[in-house]
Amino acid sequence: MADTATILHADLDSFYASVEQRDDPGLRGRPVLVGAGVVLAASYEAKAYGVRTPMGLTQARALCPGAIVVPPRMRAYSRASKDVFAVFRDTTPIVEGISIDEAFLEVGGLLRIRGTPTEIATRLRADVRARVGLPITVGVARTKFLAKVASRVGKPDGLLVVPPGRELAFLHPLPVERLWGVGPVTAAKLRERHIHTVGHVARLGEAALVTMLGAHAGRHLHALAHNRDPRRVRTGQRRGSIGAQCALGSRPRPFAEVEATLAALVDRVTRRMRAAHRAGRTVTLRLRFADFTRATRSRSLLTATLHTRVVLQTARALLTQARPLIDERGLTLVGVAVGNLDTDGAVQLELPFEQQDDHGLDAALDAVRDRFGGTAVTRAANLGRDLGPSVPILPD
DNA sequence: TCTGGGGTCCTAGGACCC
DNA sequence: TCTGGGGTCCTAGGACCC
Repeated sequence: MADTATILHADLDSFYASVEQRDDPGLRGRPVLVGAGVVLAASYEAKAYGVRTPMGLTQARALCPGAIVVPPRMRAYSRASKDVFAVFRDTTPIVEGISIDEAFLEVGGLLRIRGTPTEIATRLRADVRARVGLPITVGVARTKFLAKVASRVGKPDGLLVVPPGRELAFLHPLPVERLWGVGPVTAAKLRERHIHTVGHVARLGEAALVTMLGAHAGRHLHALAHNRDPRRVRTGQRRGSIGAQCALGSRPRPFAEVEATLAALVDRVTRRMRAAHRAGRTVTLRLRFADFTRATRSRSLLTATLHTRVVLQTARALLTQARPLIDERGLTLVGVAVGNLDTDGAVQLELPFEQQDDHGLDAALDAVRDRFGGTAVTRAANLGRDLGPSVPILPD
């Protein structure tokens, strides 16, 4: 591992609430909740009263009676996110987005052009403030995991650099919940055994953790507790599924109404898929019931699709399959997602060896367009593989 | 305290193939 | 006759993240 901390984790503070305060001066300095049933984001003025996400709005108002509640404006947040990512990419070409409001940036190798990681991080924060008008916290460390921990500890509106010599001293006093991948269930298992800090986890030994949590989670936690995280910052990550869901409330709904909701959700999902030029092969129906249990039903198609009709047919069949469960437990949420995006929906073309060149491939691509009417035929040819070139296509 | 709307990754059994 | 090892894919559930 390099002996310099060059990974930045940049994380916007109370993102949705900050956008609201930016766009409405009347909200600045005041407790703001962005909410739709639950709190999606709370400004730091509201967090001071103990408001957290996701907390019911009723409870949040009780904790913070002076709070101003505003409905979410997803378009404004999406716009602001694009603007912030533009600043990221002006800082370094190696940017890995992880959500609407956070990203990793690799700034090693920029020393001569842009200065030290600390200088770059300082300027990045100033640029985001100047160009987009939002507060952002940056953590700097040698590993992704530690950079993320650092930004969390550095909040709000801060910069926290963890120098290589200070890593374990910084990490070990923190509560186990700070480890990436430790949620309520794992934290409870650890606390049962009186393990409260990252330092405790580090001293535990891998075998004991594996016994406690399973092979993967055990090894993962053990590595993180010693700040071992070999993952590089990767560009060009594409998501693997696109979905939408809708909470129905606790009132029982007629089955026909659920079917209508499902159709609207499928429409939303397939519109987004077409806008993103992504086709998918696996349709998943998500359900949540009155007792808060959940279930999923899924089906994989032979080829990838982005047709509303095909996805809806599949989703309806899955809903019918789950009908007994719905009648028994009472449905409170329905969702649909399409996964396996552009992975196995490829058409395999087997070209004779003597046609495995650019000319032969172009002719084959034309044939695919003629036959399937693809609008976004791309080449992903693996010349030289014995199966021949593989050419993913998106049907109309 | 009674819970939104996105996502990711892992596990595990069964079908199926060589 | 009744059996090995290795692999992929599908489905369902669960934990976790923002």
